[in-house]
Amino acid sequence: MKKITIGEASRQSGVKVPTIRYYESIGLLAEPNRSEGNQRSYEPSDLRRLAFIRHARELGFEVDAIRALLTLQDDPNQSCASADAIAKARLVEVEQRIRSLTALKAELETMIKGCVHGRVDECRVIEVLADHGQCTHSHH
Amino acid sequence: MKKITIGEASRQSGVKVPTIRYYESIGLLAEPNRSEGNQRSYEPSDLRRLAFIRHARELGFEVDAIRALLTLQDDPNQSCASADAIAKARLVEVEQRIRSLTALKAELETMIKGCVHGRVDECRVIEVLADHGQCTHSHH
DNA sequence: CTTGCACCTCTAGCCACTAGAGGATGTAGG
DNA sequence: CCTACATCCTCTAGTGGCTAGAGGTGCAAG
Repeated sequence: MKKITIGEASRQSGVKVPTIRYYESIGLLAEPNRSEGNQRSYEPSDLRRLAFIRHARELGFEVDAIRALLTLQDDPNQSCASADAIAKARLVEVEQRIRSLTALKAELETMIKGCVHGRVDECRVIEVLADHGQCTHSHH
Repeated sequence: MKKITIGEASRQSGVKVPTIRYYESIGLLAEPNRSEGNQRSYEPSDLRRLAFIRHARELGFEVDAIRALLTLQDDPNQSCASADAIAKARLVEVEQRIRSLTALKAELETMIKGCVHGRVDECRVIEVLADHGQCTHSHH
């Protein structure tokens, strides 16, 4: 029965200590037992949950989506259709984001290519920013 | 001498009214003259500045970067090397973001493809989220 | 002259944390 | 046993870039 402190949990899960406390405060993570001196003491299951949360956050899921996914995970008899829907919605967001960033990249490249390091009043960067009409792509 | 109200400025620039007031409060936009009844009255140059800010925000520049760009714009004799540097830094960010989103997209697609709408305890989505080791791409 | 919209200021809220103050606890060495 | 020091505790406030709402004033049309 080794006790897992919050620092240890942080090291093992890759979630920062204040962030773990934050997740507890918003109810993503259950309140753990406390030591005699009032210090949090975690179980291995908490570490798995933290790893799950961290991974989902890295994949860009919002806290509310993660909350839904965790609820599903807690009841393995449920159909996973909701999990599937959440992931699909996220995929759509990501695809949209990639499209607009790609257009943006082209825009920035045009801007930078046009810049010949002259004075500001003939700077392509400033000029393009000042006038959306000069954009070659219509996206944003 | 037609007076440009904040609502008119908003319509013409595409920046929302409270956002215009916000930009004034953080010093991105100069305090405009006021009418007798204490209402803001803008000049055409303010509209251009607002359009510039809006466009830059759409291109994902942070307010601090925009502040720097605006300072440059205000002094057209300066070299535009700084503007160029700001745009290049932004380009690097955007490229990085596209790379990681693309990897993420692949991850989500794998997750979703594996999901056969069974019960949660055999759900690929939940499973992959619970175990980073199952990720096929190393990025996040 | 009244209706109703647009304007004003101010405060608080959003998300997901992060930073810092000020104090208690736990542990390793002497 | 004492001390030093890391780690822990709670609490409040701050981040960025707005957005929402309360409670009040200005202004133009009918």
